[in-house]
Amino acid sequence: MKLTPIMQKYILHWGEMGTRWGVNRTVAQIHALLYLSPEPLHAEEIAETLSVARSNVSTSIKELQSWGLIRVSHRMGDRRDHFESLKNLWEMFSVIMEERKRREIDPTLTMLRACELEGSNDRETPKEIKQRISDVREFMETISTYYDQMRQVPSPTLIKLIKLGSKVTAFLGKK
Amino acid sequence: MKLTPIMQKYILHWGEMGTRWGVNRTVAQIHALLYLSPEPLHAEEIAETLSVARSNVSTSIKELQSWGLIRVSHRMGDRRDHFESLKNLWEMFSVIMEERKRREIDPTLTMLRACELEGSNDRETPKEIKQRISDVREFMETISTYYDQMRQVPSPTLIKLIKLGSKVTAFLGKK
DNA sequence: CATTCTTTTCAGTCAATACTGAAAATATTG
DNA sequence: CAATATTTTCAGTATTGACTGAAAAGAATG
Repeated sequence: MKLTPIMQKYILHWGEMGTRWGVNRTVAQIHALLYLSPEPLHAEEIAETLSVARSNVSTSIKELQSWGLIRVSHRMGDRRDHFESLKNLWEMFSVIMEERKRREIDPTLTMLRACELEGSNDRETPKEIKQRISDVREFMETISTYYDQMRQVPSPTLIKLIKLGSKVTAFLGKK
Repeated sequence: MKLTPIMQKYILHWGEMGTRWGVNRTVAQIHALLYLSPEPLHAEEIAETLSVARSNVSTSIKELQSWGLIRVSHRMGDRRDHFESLKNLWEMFSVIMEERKRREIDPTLTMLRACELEGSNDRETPKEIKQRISDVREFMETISTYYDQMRQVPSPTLIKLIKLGSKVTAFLGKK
């Protein structure tokens, strides 16, 4: 696929940001490319367009699929897998939130619960410190619910609610 | 500072997760240590407790300060800087949200606006693709407002609102 | 079932980033 | 201002993770 300068700029930037968002450059670039592309692309074409190894595309595609951000599709008379990105941005956001929670929050909650459990028959650790750990556990559980809610509530509605909420609390006097 | 097994577990895990959250291991470990510690610690003590180089602590401390997550304090008759972490988790969350926005969202918005601008006198890029870029720009602006709101609304209130919101929309019939 | 097409795997290389230790800079004390 | 304490910088090294190319595995075709 031929990239115009604007498309290049978009894709390269997405790649750079990807590293900050916790995915590697190629994965983010492929995602950007598929998001922009009007038609599904096959791996070979992706590799050529982005000048990366075919094998690298294969791995990155797997990664994007594990996030649920891209889908396979096929064309008549063409055996190759073609890939297309979700195009709905709210859906994309929801998928990413869920996955981030699963990768970033859930394992920590598990660890925190384990710490609390061990804490019950440990005389070494000061109560104060155990309390801090419990605070974090409680906090992360709340955040976790939060993530779920953000995905479930139809999102434009959610935005309105939040804006409304901030007005309400402003009115009631900031606390 | 002597670490009990529970504290070790907590700190080591935090360090591992840090890498997923976009900060390096040492930075995350120091933050965890300071969060747990009942008193402010000086750099030397941090280095010993975590078995890392003194210089590494220096760099990491700077990083944590740039996030606004730790503060310097002093003790009578001790020239060394001591450091303590924010202890209020909502405040910590708010600080992190703001910084993430600044680092992850703002630069992308700048790039997207630049793409739109260039797009206005570019006949090469199909309209459809330009539209996609504009969609992302609009979306990220919304998300950005969203971040701001989340920080401004007193957070326990926010949670209630969101939970309430999801009930309301459920009642009105999911859309 | 041999051939061709396509995808995946993997050992080795490369690049980015974290970390160390020593030296330099800065600050405090008498 | 010399001596000491403390922090920062930085060149070099180590570690981690990304990427490549070649080979293997898997699928479809005639």
